[in-house]
Amino acid sequence: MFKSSRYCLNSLGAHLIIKKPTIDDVAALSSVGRTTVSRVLNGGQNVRDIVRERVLAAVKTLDYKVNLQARSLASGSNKVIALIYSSNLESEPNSYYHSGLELGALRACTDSGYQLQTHAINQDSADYYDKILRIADKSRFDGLIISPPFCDDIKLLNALIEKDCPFVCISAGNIAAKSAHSIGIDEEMAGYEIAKYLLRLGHKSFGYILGLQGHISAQQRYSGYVRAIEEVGIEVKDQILERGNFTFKSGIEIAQNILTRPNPPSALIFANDDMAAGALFSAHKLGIKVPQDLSVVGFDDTPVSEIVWPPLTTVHQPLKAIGQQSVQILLKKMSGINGVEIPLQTIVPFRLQIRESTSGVQ
Amino acid sequence: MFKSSRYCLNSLGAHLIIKKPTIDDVAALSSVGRTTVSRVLNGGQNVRDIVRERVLAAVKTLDYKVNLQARSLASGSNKVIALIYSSNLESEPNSYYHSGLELGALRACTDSGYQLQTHAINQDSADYYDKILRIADKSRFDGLIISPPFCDDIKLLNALIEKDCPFVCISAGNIAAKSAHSIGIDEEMAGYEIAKYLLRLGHKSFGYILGLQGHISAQQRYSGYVRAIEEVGIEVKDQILERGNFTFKSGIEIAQNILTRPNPPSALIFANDDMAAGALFSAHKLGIKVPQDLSVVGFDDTPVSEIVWPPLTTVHQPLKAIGQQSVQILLKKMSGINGVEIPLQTIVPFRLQIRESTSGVQ
DNA sequence: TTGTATGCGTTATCAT
DNA sequence: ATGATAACGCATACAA
Repeated sequence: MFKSSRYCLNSLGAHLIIKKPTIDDVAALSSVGRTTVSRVLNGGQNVRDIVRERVLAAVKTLDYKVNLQARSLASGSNKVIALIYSSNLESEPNSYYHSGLELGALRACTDSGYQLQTHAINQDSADYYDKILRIADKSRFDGLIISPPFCDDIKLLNALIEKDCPFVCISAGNIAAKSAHSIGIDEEMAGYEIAKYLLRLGHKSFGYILGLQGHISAQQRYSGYVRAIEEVGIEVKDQILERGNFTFKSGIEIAQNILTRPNPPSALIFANDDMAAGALFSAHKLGIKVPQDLSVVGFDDTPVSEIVWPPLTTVHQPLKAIGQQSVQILLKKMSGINGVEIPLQTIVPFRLQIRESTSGVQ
Repeated sequence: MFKSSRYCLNSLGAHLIIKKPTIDDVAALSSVGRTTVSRVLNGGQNVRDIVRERVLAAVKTLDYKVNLQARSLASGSNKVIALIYSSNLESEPNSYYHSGLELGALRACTDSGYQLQTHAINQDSADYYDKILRIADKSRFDGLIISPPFCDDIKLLNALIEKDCPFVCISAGNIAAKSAHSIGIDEEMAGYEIAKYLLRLGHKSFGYILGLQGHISAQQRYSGYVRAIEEVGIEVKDQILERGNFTFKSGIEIAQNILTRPNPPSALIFANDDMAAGALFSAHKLGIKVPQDLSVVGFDDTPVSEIVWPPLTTVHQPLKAIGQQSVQILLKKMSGINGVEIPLQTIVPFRLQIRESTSGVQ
């Protein structure tokens, strides 16, 4: 850390030292033992009020601040939780998605006196597994929050478990959710609901655009969609199915491709908002009117869905709340001697957010 | 930190210990002194190759990882730099702006073996000054990167200087830039250029929408605009001037207000892309065609400007490069005994990014 | 209620 | 080239 010039008093009296004051300085100034100062600063039990006030006064006049490094070294706890999210450093994929999560987690951390540490990992890099484990080893934190697609890497999860590293998954897929604590919406149901909505509007031909492989939760949305259309007797194999990478750009390209085919579908369902925004873009380029000629829906309800024209119909996912609750679960998990009481899965409600990118088929 | 079960060898032979291996374990296993292990792990000077290999082998078999807490406690350096940015926790204002900065800074940190620590501070909160100073005191980092509007708080900057906390400002305003290291584009010139461009297209009536107060660099863009239009004899006082808060929503409201007045201007200039995107939204709602009936320009060239329809003409600011260079400057500043050689201001080039939201006036 | 002594894991100093 | 030993700043048994 940077050296801070500060005037300290040592036991011999006023003295100039170019250092931050330590707990011993406070102890000396308030004429108590080091332990008492520590007591006052932490729990605060078993200290006479007079003494406490003296210590607090010394803290104030010296402008003393605990050295967190030293504290964690001595106590074995750091008061920091880490959040791992995917990013490829070249683009800002899903920037708003992560912002929501991070903001929520940050708030919960602040409330509990924890720091939040974020790590962006390139999901395309072959060694992301090693990178994450290295972070778990080197960067000292008390608990870990893992978002897709890393939370679906069972091998990674098991390695973390073996290390006794407490973690919680955000939107873990059905496999990971069986063995790890996770929080998220009912993805399958969300996919089902949005398809149902489109069906109610009279749509019969669909294009479904998946996200990056490995994002199991996104895959489950697709399962829900399949269930819904099969329910009304529509053949899944007759519908268009493509895979994007969650970026706006991939949405543009895929939509362009689909919409220039002979008999394009009347509704396009995207695994996230960014790709759906890309479809809107392509529709504009091609002179296709949304929602008159084409209905488009996204997923997540990130700010993007309100920024585009027309505003996007999507599935609202309470990202901030998810981020917030994820640290609460983590904290509980870390403190709990008997981790039995915490449910493995926490399901938060989603909501169909109907805007102007969808309408009945002509 | 979480406790990691691990098998360690102590000097008496194979032994089961529920702890991470320490430097002493490595020393014991490789039959050298603790200091030698430290040497190998760090600089690596003055160690025989045979010994070095033995140590490295021990490190590998024990899966030893340095305890960063202990290292920084002993060395006084943490190898982490912090980035402070504004956020109000309720919305995701300028999310892409910060992502760009963060991604660039992260890359530079990674390259230099540093960690990046980010702190979101609510710029609306009255005590953000105290909050930042508290972060500087408690959270141990070696250097600080400050983005607007905090980098324009001279009082804050001075407090940091007094603490001997090395920092560098992103897009500092002209006042702060005089006394602190900063990096950014020539804001005044950028404002001048975009106004010039609009002028060349034949526009004669403008609406300029400022950002949040306190963002001096954004204010300088306005000065550039003023210079440009005065140059051709257009009266500034006849032009519309409003103030937004950088959010999409404020852009919607302000544009709605301006565009429903009797004689709306033919061109709208916004202090950032998000607000300009809001104007596009309002124009759609009002049935005003962009760019045929109205030209709209933004600032920054964040991904938002490509997502909206029509794509936004804006001023490209190399945010990632700025983030990257900011840590390089900081690192240089921290290492340099004689900080004389680093220029106080680093100006990076901007670029007019012409897209489809602007055209000649009818 | 308060203080003493020891340990946390590493780097730095100074011998050898 | 290598190794004792002393910090680093704090928490925590344990003693008083």
